[in-house]
Amino acid sequence: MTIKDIAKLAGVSVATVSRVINDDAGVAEKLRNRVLQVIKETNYIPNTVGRNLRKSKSDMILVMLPTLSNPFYAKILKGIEKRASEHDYGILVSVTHHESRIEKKYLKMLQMKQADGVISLFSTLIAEELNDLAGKYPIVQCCEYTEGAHLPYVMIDNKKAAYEATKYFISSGHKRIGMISGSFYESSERAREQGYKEALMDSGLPFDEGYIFKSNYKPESAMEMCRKLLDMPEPPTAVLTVSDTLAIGAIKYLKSVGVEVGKDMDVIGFDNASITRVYDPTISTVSQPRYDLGTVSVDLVIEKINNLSTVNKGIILPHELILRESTRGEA
Amino acid sequence: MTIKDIAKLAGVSVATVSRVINDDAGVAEKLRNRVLQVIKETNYIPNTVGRNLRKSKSDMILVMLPTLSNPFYAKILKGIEKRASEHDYGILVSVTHHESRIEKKYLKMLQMKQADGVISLFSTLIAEELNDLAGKYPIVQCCEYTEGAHLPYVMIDNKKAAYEATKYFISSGHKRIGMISGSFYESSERAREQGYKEALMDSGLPFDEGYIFKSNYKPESAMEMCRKLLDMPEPPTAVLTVSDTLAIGAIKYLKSVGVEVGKDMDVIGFDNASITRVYDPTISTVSQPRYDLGTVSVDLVIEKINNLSTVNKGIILPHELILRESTRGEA
DNA sequence: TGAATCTGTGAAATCGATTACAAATGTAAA
DNA sequence: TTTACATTTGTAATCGATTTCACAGATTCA
Repeated sequence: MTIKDIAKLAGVSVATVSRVINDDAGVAEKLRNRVLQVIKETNYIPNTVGRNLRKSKSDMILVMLPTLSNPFYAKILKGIEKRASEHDYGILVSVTHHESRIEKKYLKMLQMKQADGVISLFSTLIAEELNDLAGKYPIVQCCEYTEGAHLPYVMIDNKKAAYEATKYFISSGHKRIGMISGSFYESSERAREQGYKEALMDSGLPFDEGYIFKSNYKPESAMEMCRKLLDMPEPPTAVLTVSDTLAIGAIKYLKSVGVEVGKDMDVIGFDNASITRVYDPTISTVSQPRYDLGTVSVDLVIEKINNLSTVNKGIILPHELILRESTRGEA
Repeated sequence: MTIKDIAKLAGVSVATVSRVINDDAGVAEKLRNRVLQVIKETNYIPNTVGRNLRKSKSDMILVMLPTLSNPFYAKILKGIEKRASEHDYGILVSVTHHESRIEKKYLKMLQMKQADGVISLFSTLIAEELNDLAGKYPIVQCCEYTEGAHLPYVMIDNKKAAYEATKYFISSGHKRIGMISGSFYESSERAREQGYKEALMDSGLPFDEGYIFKSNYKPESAMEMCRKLLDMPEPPTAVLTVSDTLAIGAIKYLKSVGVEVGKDMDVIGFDNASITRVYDPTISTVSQPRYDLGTVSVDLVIEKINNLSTVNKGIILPHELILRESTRGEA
């Protein structure tokens, strides 16, 4: 069933059918109704591929996730979908597994006009590659930012968030604070390490690089790093981790060696994963406004779709430090 | 940069360029090289939309997930991607949020030839709708099966898995066993409830519908259900849950009222989520062969893509009961 | 009434590829 | 040197839509 068939059945030209489909003004009421009638009877749906080819547009936004194992992205996606559908855009999801080869493959969809824009939750590309692409296509970054890339982005102030978390540790009496970071999500990890560092220094506490351990994002790895922290000559009494999964690993280890979390040792994670509310102890964490991160990303990418040369906005959304059992509270 | 430009630059016809691109035999070595040279110099990539329109094929498989909040699907997707790329198929992911309106929207991609086949991790459609679609397009189900639908599927034997878990409880001395199920994933939930029931009956223990509680999949809801179980006149001494998240909720509640899990009360979950290895206590669970579920799904859908009228295979993969601290062990 | 303007419609070009078919060339056999 | 046949190549149709442009008929204005 193609537009030709409809035209034939309705006794009009394909142009008229197309006009009816696209709500073009200037089709006589009588003909319009006849066509609509035929469309209804035949359950005709215009072919997307044909349309996209002709229009060089797909009304689709591609969302690029680094992984599917992190439920963190679920709510962001909901925000994205909501706002996108308000603007009559559809969503497709692709998963890069942190591989630039895969990321590049999906980005070709832009060139092919299979997607009008991209929301990237994490990019493996270098700034130069991103800048090249962003000059030609609408790409925005969400949650992570690539240093030196000039694209719109939306995220929280990671440095400030880590600063506040660290300050909180300090205000409740901690003098030695460790950090479990990573080396996957460059931009946020660096910013959080920086916030941690500045909080220590602003409080007149010594900053020692050796108190930062890099893990992969597996809890087992955090357990290992936590062991190393405890094995130091002067072990810390509090640990900031760049993700809740890492916080869980750290806590797991601490419990296994009889250290009471929230008393002997405090832990703060990142992202407010749902498990933080049910782990034992419940876990203090920095919450990101996930839904809003999603909706704002869409606003940004649509702005770029409509006019590629608009200035690249960088938007910072507010975070929140949520305190639970894994921190002891003010001293 | 289109095929026409390449043809012009190489001084040949578009047909020849197309032949070179598609590795057709019967292009003289000299011309072929000339064309390849131009293609390399210009970084030309054939336009997917044009090609898809002409070929009525996309070499894409659509993976439909019910949600992004369950990391369970991550490894399945990896299996899917691996096997698909071996067969030169690409993958697109869509998220239905358990809404049939959204699911139907994405299924239109089949009609539009934007995807050659679908792997559905969970369908909200009724058997009749699925049968209609499956008559026209390659659709396979993975992990969940819709009763009455005649499509290929791959999953574990959910009934048997629950049967074995329940039998394990019984063999370690439990006489009253509760279950926390749900009402989202009809087919697996029903099968697991049935397995639970049969295990009780085969062991001469009374089966009481009242020992099965339906939760949504939030841990908080499992806490509530667990409270109800404990409040029963004759509370169970073991609980089987249809997901690890629910197991966590149950355990959380048990700990909060001072019941020692793995001693006073045993718990088994489903899916072997990574958190089960780090929760306190670690959680016994039924593991599904996620990677293989993915690869086999692809095999099935490609078989259907190549020949829609092949018989609909149903494939059962082996599961495994993994015992950890949340179960006390043999009596 | 005739010219000017508006409306509504359809024919045909177009998007970027593939492919059926025809035509041109080359090669081998008679 | 033909003829027959295989090998290469190109022309044009095609996939399913949108859109430009021309034209016919209706309407307005002088």
